[in-house]
Amino acid sequence: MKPAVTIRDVAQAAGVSIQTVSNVMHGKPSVRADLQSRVLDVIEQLGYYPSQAAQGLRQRASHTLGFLVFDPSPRALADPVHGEVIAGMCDVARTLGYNLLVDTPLIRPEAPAEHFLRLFRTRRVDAAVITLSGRVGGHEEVISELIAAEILFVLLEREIVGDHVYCLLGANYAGAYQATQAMLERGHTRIAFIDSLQMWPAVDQRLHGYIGAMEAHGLADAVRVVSSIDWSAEGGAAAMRLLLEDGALPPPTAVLAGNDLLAIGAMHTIRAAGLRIPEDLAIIGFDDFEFTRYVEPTLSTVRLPSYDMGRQAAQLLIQHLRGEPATERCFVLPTELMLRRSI
Amino acid sequence: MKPAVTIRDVAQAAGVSIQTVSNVMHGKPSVRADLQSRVLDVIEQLGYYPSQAAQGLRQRASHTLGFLVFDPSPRALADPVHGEVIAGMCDVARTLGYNLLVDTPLIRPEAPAEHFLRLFRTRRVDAAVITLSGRVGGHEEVISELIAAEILFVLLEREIVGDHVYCLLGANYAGAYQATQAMLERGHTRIAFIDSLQMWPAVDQRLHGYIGAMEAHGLADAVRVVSSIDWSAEGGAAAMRLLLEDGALPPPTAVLAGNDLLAIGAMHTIRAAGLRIPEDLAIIGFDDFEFTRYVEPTLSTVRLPSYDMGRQAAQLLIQHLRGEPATERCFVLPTELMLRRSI
DNA sequence: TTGTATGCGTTATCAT
DNA sequence: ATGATAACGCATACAA
Repeated sequence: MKPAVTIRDVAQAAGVSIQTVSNVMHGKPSVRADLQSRVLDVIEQLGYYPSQAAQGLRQRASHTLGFLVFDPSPRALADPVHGEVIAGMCDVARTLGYNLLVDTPLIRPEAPAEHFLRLFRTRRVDAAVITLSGRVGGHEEVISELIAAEILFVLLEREIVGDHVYCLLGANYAGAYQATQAMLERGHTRIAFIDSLQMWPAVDQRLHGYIGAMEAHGLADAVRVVSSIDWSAEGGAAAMRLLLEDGALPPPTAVLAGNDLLAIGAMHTIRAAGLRIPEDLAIIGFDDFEFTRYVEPTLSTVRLPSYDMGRQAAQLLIQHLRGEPATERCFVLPTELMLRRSI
Repeated sequence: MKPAVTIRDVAQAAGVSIQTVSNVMHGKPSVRADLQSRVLDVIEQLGYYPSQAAQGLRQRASHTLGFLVFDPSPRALADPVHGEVIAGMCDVARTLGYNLLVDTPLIRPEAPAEHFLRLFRTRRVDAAVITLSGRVGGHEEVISELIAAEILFVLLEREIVGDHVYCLLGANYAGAYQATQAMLERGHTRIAFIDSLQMWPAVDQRLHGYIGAMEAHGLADAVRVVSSIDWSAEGGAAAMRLLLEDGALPPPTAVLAGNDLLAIGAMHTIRAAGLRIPEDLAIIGFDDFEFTRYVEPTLSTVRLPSYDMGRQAAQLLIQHLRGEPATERCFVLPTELMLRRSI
């Protein structure tokens, strides 16, 4: 790579002092008009771009936002939800003069937050969006260590309080409530919920949203929950089998699944049992995975506002960095019930 | 955020010079053992992490890799293919001491490479992986400007030669060839290819792989290509309709689609026409989108090694930066034929 | 072996 | 209004 053009080169070529170039770059009004245009010309001609490394060193800010996802699975960043968050963050970060650093820190039991802190310390990341998925230990330790380090961050899908901490949640409760209500309105009363043995806070909210809607319609006794062993389609298929083959209870006429993968597995079981969707058994998923639009019948689902989360998270952080912290610390973003043909 | 611990703080607390701390950090052998351990203790205790901003300023290297995707669609980074590349890059970058910056530069006709260069100039990104998707003008200009700027980068899915340029391609030709051959081996002779009016180099290779396989089996005359208006499922459905309702020719017994979205649309048309998959009409897609595993029947497809591409790209760049440039400049990574039930 | 001085590119604080 | 100088945190060449 060619040696970079420095502010000194510009000053020399324009025959002015370094300071004057700096003033021009920052649009200071105290620059003579003729010098101003001369400097501007040289900048254009030489292709001068100020080094953010040097700027950051000076003003103790890297103008970099981090997106840190802890997920034990190897290709976590390829998860579509994370992709949308990244896209959202990237969009607003760029328009506000920030850049986006992504990483997947490890969590070692001896020093849970070490990798997170390293990014803040060595890379001088100004703030970060953090998402902790999976049901592995150490999450709480990481969070408290980060808070203790007085680091500015947004935590996704997990409630938390702290001085430099925001949290952004999808309306998991409301979304599940709304989905359940849509089923109730269609006359269903035997509505089941499929979740997983590996729960995390967001899913717990979904479960309670379902229960809340059932109770609100006087169907507290009809609440029926079955847990898949994991978050796979196979797990959903097995859970659905349990619901259909339960000797004691009649099968449900509608099912809300903890996520779309569970739902798609359940759909296979339903079809394999010779039942029609949605006539015999209606189903709604969660997350709005891409495939929901392409399966047969298309799967209704509750869409999480991941892209908007990314946008709002970045906005919150940058505004805070600029000295305008939001008054609220915790935001719940609305979900969207995507009604397709499975209900 | 708390004020960062500097090398000076460590030196002071340990009662040694700054230089000694630096030597300890870099594992220089010329440090007295007792000082070494004392410094190490203080570093641990104070939680000292060297600032990469300062290091980079000094040694003219940011230890940062960029992933720059130009894509006119708004949420390009959420594309699963890009997600996999990011995941791959991130994995090897971290193990080699680098970090990953992602961005979606704009291409303005007046200054096509401006946003790309800005990242190299202001952020001092050491090298980047670049992918130019969509069929919008300006790609060639961007590439030649980047080459002229003597920037180190890997271009994905596009052939190119240049001094500081690598390119990584999926084996699009071979993949299509192999998929077509799989159909030929099953006795099909009337095999059609669905592509799109918006072509790009990688898809052109797929088309030629199909044609190559047909010719190799003496079926050059049976080559039949129909173009969708875009890369959507709807476009694929319309293209398939054209194939089925063509008065002059009998419908194909097998179809290779330019990507999975086209394939899924075609599948809808096939089913709507009362034909069975794969008995009446076999189909293979391209890209291995997640939904291919969940549609009915599951869709066979040609999987691109996106994750491996990300890994190898990062490795190539970092090795080059370390003064060990690879002898090859262009690499073709093998695709994988995912045989499922649609064939 | 250890400490001192200088420079990386920039901005802020002073004088002019 | 403009120009010189110091400082940001670190590494390197040098001197001790």
